[in-house]
Amino acid sequence: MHGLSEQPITTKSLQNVPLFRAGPPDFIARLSAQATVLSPGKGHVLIVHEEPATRFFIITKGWIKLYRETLDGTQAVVDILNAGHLFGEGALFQGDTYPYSAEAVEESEVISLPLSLLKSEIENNPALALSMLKAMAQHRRLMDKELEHRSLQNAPQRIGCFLLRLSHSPAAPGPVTIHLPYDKTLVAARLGMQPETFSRALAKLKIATGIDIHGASINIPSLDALVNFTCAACSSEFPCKDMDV
Amino acid sequence: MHGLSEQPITTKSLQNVPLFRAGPPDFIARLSAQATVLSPGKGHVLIVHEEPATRFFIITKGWIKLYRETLDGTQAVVDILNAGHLFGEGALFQGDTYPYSAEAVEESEVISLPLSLLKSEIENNPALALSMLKAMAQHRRLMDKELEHRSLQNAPQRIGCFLLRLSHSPAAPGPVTIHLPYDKTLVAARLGMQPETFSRALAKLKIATGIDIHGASINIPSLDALVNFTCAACSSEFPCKDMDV
DNA sequence: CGAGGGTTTGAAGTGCATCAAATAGTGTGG
DNA sequence: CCACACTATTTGATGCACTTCAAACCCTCG
Repeated sequence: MHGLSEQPITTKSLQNVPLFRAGPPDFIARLSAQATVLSPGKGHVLIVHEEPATRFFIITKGWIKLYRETLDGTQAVVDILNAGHLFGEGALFQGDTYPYSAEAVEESEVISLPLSLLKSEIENNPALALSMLKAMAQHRRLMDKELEHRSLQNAPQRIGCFLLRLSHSPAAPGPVTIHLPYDKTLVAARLGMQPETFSRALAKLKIATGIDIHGASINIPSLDALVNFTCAACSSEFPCKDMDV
Repeated sequence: MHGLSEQPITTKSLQNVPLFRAGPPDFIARLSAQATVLSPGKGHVLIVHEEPATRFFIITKGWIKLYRETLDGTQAVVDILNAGHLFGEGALFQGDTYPYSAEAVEESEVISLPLSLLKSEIENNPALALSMLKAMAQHRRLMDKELEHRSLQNAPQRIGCFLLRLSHSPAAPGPVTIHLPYDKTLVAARLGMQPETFSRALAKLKIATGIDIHGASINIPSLDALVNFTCAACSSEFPCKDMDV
């Protein structure tokens, strides 16, 4: 790790993390005291899969890619997170090593904190433990769905589902315009497909559902059409309960 | 639900669940008081995906398949569990509905308990909450690996990995003989492939690694050969740390 | 012995990956 | 403001892995 600038801490960022609000009043102050701010540039690796875990991170700016890779360099993208999300906390109660590597996708900013602090706090504060349990339970639901999608949905449908999640749609069936949050190449990786496949699958999706594509911005004239096409191969009905994240 | 016989409760079964041992001394007794024993026959459905969750289960005999399915009946197998494992507890802190359906794969026996009891106990007993956190963290690691495998490993490698998990192998590279725990068709589903694909992929694995197949029993003359072939497309080195379950 | 499910095998089809190359976009220094 | 370099994206051609449909085989169990 190299060339990371340190900056004054924003306690405010910590207050925005729901998990921490479950802690005692002085918890955030104690976190702040041990916090370090990092500003990783594009491609900068923050943690490495299977290395001993000592710190976890909170994203305050930019996008962070979580991934695992084999000896020959092939990688599986676990998730891509932005401001407000935690990562590297997965070693807390199991294994003591990171379950994935993490690198900045673009100029980003993250707060680094010692895992030991969070761990002892959770051990001593039941409310925090419950909050953590809740967070993990939610994460688990998302993983369940992800696994299902990988085996039941085809490429165009996975993209459709991704768009639907971005649309934050209410019940309103009307037209919506959304922006891809990062490179199409990355979206492809996030969805477990090659960039070329993504490109072609998006074209298919366009034909099938009438969406309009202008670079990174996509207009959905009919949510219904998109839902029909996409959610046909999913075990849940559309306004998916646990769509967030 | 129909035709389930009730039987005297074995408190002993509950004592064998690590999670419960973290509770207070009288916890198991209180669980027993509310427990019901079910003996689902093959194909009997115990819980249904997205229905309100009121009870969770502990398996004491047989095999239970967890799965999700789309409207057209296609199903994605989440996991297949045997004695000692819990299921249906996933709704505890999120959603209040089951995250999957569950059915007995063969004549089985499960203990059913109210979720509310477990929930209130966890809320009032920090040690139990921590134990639960640990269990969830471990589960999460397994899911991470599963997802990675689905995108990086091909069919023969996924089978190889499954065999390696069954072999409970020490460092010893010597020959091992294992038994498939259930139908090949089910193993296929568990690994996310068709029965036909499984059959052909197993044949390929045999050629590539020299394993011997006699029905459900498989002899592995050289673990090394199997590991070489299988773990080439995995992010972890072989004696995988978190191989259990 | 016969019925029915599990398993294998064969023949085709499909979807995605891969390799290769063209095109569009973006940021740079002149 | 332009030309260049570099990256992202698209498009085309081809191959492979897995699926699908169909049928044979095998095995167990009544």
